[in-house]
Amino acid sequence: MSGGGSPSRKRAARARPPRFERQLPQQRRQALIDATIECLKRYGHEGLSIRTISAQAGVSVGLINHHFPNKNQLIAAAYRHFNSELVGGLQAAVARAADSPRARMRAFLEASFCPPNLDQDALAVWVVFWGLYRHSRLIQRVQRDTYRGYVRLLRGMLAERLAQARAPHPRRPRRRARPDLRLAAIGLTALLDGLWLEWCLEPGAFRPAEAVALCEAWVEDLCRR
Amino acid sequence: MSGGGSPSRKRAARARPPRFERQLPQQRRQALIDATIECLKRYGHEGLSIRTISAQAGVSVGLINHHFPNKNQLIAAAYRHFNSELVGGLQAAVARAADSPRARMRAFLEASFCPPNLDQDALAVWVVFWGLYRHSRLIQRVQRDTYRGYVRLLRGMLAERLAQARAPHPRRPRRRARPDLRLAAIGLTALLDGLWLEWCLEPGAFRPAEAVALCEAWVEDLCRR
DNA sequence: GCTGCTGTTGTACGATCGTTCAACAACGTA
DNA sequence: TACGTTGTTGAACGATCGTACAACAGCAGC
Repeated sequence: MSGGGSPSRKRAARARPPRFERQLPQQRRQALIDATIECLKRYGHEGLSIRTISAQAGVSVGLINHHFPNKNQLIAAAYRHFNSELVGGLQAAVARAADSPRARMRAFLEASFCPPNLDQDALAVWVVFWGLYRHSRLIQRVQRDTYRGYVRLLRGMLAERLAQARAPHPRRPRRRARPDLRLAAIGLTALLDGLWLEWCLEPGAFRPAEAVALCEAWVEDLCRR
Repeated sequence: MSGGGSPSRKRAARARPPRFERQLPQQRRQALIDATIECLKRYGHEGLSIRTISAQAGVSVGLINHHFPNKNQLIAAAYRHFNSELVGGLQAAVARAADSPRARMRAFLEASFCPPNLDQDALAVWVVFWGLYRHSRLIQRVQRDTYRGYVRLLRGMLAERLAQARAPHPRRPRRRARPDLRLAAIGLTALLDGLWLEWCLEPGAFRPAEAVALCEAWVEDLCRR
């Protein structure tokens, strides 16, 4: 059976393509994170299994536990990446905009209601993460770490927008106390998130531009008070 | 071993309490639905297992499949019940309120931002259901069936509220087109849902009364336009 | 070409999942 | 009191889950 064919077998063995490709841990970790998010988009919560994710990444089942101590750590890392992608994208959009507070706010809103952020898949991913939030300390920690950047960005824009609205008439006495910036930021965040959610559950109900208009009208009303 | 003790054993058997209590299918179904929601509140998505739910309901594992064809049908029934509880509670709160549109709207908002609706647990339940939405036709059908009642209630109140706001000056020409009722309802719904969500993720960030105030201010601004 | 390290594979394990089903038993009925 | 209906039980099944681990193999360094 194992006769004298060994030279030819060695040649064949030398000619065959490598069965896998070694990668740096950092690259492989990122690929696994990307696969996790892709599985969430495709299959929802049921996509969060080691076998589904590893198949999506094109690796074997054992590799995940080589790069991550357990599944929850991978999910938390994916959540961290997903959060930072959102915040980073919004920050970049604001940085590209003109220097007026109104233009910056508009750029922020339009980026919020455009792909990839407004993607139905992406919002489904958020919902799954939120569903994990209450029972996973890892997710809670990621939320705490990354949410600050988002709040700071939104709140900063809102502050300069409100300041500009009162600037043209510095002598005119204010008829009311200045709007509570904290509450204003909370309200705008809620309006944004709520419109996200609504559009995800029923994408035909309204167009993205209408969502932007609603948010801008809200800010306008806030300035007018 | 199995000697002559059978009379006493029969007496003991007659004295023992019944091992279970038969119930009407309708009652048992409701108990299983309640147990499902309770498990969702306690354990999140992981609480959605046959064994967890049956233990919560105090029945055996096999009973669920006697009253429901499969797990998804039970979950869909729980979602339907959860939806109708919310809509019914809000409708009742509105019905109890004074007859002025403003009072009715206020009652609606206060009921929305009070227990049991604003409960952290309840909002966590919603998030899990939303996570199932995209990949379950049953959940989608329930959403479609029950959401209409909610939209109709909110939209009706908004309509009468806007009509009242313009009523005191019937002769005064409108300076702008009447606000788009469809968009107004979308915006108010988004603000409501977003504040729900925000309060759930960070209950210390603001008080429920502030959420009511934000929504009322939004409606006020809408009337003033 | 050989060696060493380490990224990678894939089987195996125990736990848990949803579902089935034969047997049991509570309780209305005659 | 005996019977029949049917709500209820709980063991069992196959599938799939997350994880562990020994063996393999790609690739850099000598």
